[in-house]
Amino acid sequence: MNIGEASARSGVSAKMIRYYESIGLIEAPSRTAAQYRVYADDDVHTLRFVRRARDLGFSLEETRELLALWHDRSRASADVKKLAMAHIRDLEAKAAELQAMADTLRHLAAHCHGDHRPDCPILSDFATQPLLAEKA
Amino acid sequence: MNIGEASARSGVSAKMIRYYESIGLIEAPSRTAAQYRVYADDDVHTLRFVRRARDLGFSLEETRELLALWHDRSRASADVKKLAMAHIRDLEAKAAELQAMADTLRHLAAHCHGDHRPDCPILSDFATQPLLAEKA
DNA sequence: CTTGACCTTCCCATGATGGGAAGCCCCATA
DNA sequence: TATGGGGCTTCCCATCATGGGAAGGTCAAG
Repeated sequence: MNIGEASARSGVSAKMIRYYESIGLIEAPSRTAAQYRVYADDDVHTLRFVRRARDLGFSLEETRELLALWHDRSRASADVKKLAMAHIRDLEAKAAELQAMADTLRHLAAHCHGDHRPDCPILSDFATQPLLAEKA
Repeated sequence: MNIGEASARSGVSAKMIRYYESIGLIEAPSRTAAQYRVYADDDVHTLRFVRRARDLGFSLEETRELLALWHDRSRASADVKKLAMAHIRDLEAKAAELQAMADTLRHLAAHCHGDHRPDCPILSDFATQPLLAEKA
């Protein structure tokens, strides 16, 4: 099948399929005489794997590791779980960070009348708050 | 004061201060004969405002709007609150999305033995799950 | 006067993705 | 058989916010 069909079947855009190939995330498929890429069902399988990993927030480099683990039948499930757990911690840390920002803003907004008057503690806070701790 | 001191006092890197100037987020300061940028206390005040907005997850374009609101003494606090509330919704939606990813992974990981054996439902799921709904 | 810290501009890189141009290929229909 | 339209190819550019680093000018202390 051509790249268009592989894209439709895997949910990965043709643009991204070519990109993943260019960075060596997936293997280069064979080509027709006219240089058209030709994919097999197995390739769609792999693309879906990548798509799923991306949907779950893994970076392309992490996805690369997952693919390697997937192809390595001798690796222990502990290796996979370790990577997954580390990623879960990352995701939850980021979620908590966003929620903390929202909480801070919500707190400020609670003290803003939100009427026709110009006074608003949200902006005054922005202008005067001491710096937050530097990000690591 | 020079850009280095303005940077130290505001918590915004010199690199970013120049960038913010280049995109018109902040005004171009006056210069010495040697083309060194010269900042006043008020500029540091503005930079801190920007820093705080960024820390709270506002994009540079949103920060631009906030700066305009800050400088506009005739605007109603409702305008500010409206922007803030919209941003809070964005932040909470993103936080929830990340948490949902983490939950999904945690669920998968719970069924992975995590021992020396190779079987791991995490990766098998990746390879076989139907596509998630397309993102908006 | 030298040295070192600071400033200037300019270009490049990141991560993941999309947009679009120019040009070739393939198939169906008139 | 010719033509048209859609799909394929490569290549370059844009996004968002930030940092790295080179090459060169400047300033202040010793």
